[in-house]
Amino acid sequence: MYYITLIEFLDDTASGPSESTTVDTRLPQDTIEITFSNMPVMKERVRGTTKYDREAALAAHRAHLLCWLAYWRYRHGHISSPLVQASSLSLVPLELSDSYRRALAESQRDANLKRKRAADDDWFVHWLQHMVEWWRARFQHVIVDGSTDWTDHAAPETAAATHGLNKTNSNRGRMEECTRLLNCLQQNMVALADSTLLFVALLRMLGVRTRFVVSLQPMSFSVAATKKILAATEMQTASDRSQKGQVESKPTKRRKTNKSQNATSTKANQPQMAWCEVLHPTEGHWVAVDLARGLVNEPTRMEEHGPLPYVTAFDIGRRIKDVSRRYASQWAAKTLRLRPPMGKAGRDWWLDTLAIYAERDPSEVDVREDAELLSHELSEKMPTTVSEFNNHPLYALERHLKKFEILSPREPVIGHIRGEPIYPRSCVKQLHTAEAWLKEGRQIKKGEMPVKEVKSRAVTLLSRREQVMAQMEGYEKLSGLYGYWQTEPYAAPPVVSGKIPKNGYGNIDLFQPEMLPPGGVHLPQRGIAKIARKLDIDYAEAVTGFDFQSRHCIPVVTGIVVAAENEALVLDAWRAHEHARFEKERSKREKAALKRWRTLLHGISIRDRLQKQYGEKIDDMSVAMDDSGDEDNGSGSTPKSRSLTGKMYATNPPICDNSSDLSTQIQLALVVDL
DNA sequence: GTGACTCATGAGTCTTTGTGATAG
DNA sequence: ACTATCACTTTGACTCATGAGTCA
Repeated sequence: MYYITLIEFLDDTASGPSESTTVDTRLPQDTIEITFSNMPVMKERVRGTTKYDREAALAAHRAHLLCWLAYWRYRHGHISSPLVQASSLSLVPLELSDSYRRALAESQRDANLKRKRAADDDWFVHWLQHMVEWWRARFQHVIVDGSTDWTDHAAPETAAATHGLNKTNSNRGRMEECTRLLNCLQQNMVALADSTLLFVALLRMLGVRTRFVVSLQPMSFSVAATKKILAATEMQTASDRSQKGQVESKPTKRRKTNKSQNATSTKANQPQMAWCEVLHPTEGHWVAVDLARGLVNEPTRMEEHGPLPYVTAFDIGRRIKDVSRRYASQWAAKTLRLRPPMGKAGRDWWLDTLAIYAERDPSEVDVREDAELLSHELSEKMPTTVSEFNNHPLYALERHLKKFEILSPREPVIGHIRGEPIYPRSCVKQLHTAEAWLKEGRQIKKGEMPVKEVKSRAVTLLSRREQVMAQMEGYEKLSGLYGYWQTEPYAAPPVVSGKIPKNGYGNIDLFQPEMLPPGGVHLPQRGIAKIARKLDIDYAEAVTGFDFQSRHCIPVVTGIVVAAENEALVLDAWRAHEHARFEKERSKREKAALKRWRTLLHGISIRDRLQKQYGEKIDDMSVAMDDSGDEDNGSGSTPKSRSLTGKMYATNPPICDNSSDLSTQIQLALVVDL
């Protein structure tokens, strides 16, 4: 025997000249040593994104989003405390609260005058501006935890600990949080989130419907982004660990991060901005109020610090609403793409999640707001790059059309990008082959020609053969595609005097229930075709789909179609046949059971006779036989039982000591078995 | 820094009606 | 003689989305 040792050498350029190195000096004498020089170093193949990676990133994104939602819902809940509301109201200067009441009364008195006023002259916006000025003069917004100048956007778990979310006694935590908010009112410097929450409480006390609005910024659902965050976190953890090990006692300084790390952290953890929305008491629309910058009614400026994919408004009660569209300048082209794509059924997970917090009985204000958000979405400005047009819900470019799509009609052209015409998305139509339409219960109208031809796929042996033949003859086999407007509901030829219309294969297409011919009835029962054949009734096997096996397309047959007048006859015969079949099977089982019991009884009587005749001698013999048998099969059943009754005992061994008891048990067992 | 483009990869979609041997 | 079942070549070619890299 020879031992072969493979010794790898590093690349010459990397590790200098090749040098043999003995791996194990204790190798046997007859060793063959094979040396590879300049062995190419195989580059590790970059692993692509797997389904698991995507699902994990999506789950993390959703979980993170839900954590933020729960966190802000919890904090928003505290401003409904009467103590917090009363304390915040006590701060308002009398002239501000009075001016609101006066202006409101005046505007309600003179509704016509109100309509004539320009937006700049809006009394409510003016009043809000005064309120914001006063508030900003009263409180100074501070940076919390050195994280941002917007709000304390620490991770939910850290923030939860800070605000008492993890208290075992929730009431105690709530009390502490309320006390903390009350303390904020006594101070001049507060965090922006606290300031906004208190401002919301104050306006509500003045009788103005106000929402607390926050831009939730969860981690990205993109796999690449998630991997970057994980890598950055690992690096940070390792760095923290090494620092901790080296200088345990030194006060920690802010770590200097490199450029890439900074970029990652910024992208992964955008600041969570907080502001409020105030309902205009006479106009009925929502006015955005940003305390941080003193902005009133300037929703477009909220996006200046980056896109806002999840702008969530917390209203009185438990109502929560997604109002992102109000603040997105390019909702479909940019902002919406920061959310995971919708499911196959077109369901939006986030909107479904918020549905439980929606107003059950929408008011006029809610209906108006929905209409306004939709109109804002539809009037979105056109994208400026080619890639933004891809899968855009409003616009389309011809280059992004899919194989089974077409532009119809090719007008109107609503613009150009790099010389390419831009069409409304409504011009993009889905196409199918005639067979695919038939599967949906539609047929091509007479005289319609395919609007597009695509290279057909050769799946079955037959189609593959046809494709090869076509290639040899110098042309390509194409499939014609048709649009919905070229189709009509499938009209099956009717059943005439009991004759079922059949296709070229001798059966009937029944991909949809509507494809049933008039005068026909579908009987999906298994084995019913045989009955119809015996009765000499005309029928056709119903093809409900196709199965693909071993490069063959196999039609899936589900029962038959017969004339309606024959339905009862066929069904009665089928029921009679099924009954007879059941009885036959029962009789067969009964016979088999009786046969096995007969064998058992016969065996027992032989055993009894031998016992009486030879006494203990037979026991010794059987024990000896069983011992040898054990080695053969090694099963756990009782050796004595097996030697007498074989298979029967293995499944149902009767326990008995004398023959009279045994016969009683057998009689009982027979009754049960039958 | 941004967008267009190319390439690699993995997941999902589309395809769309046998035949001969053998056992019962 | 007729009927049911099974194995064959134990789908696979293609589209699309996504991410990485390069270039202008």
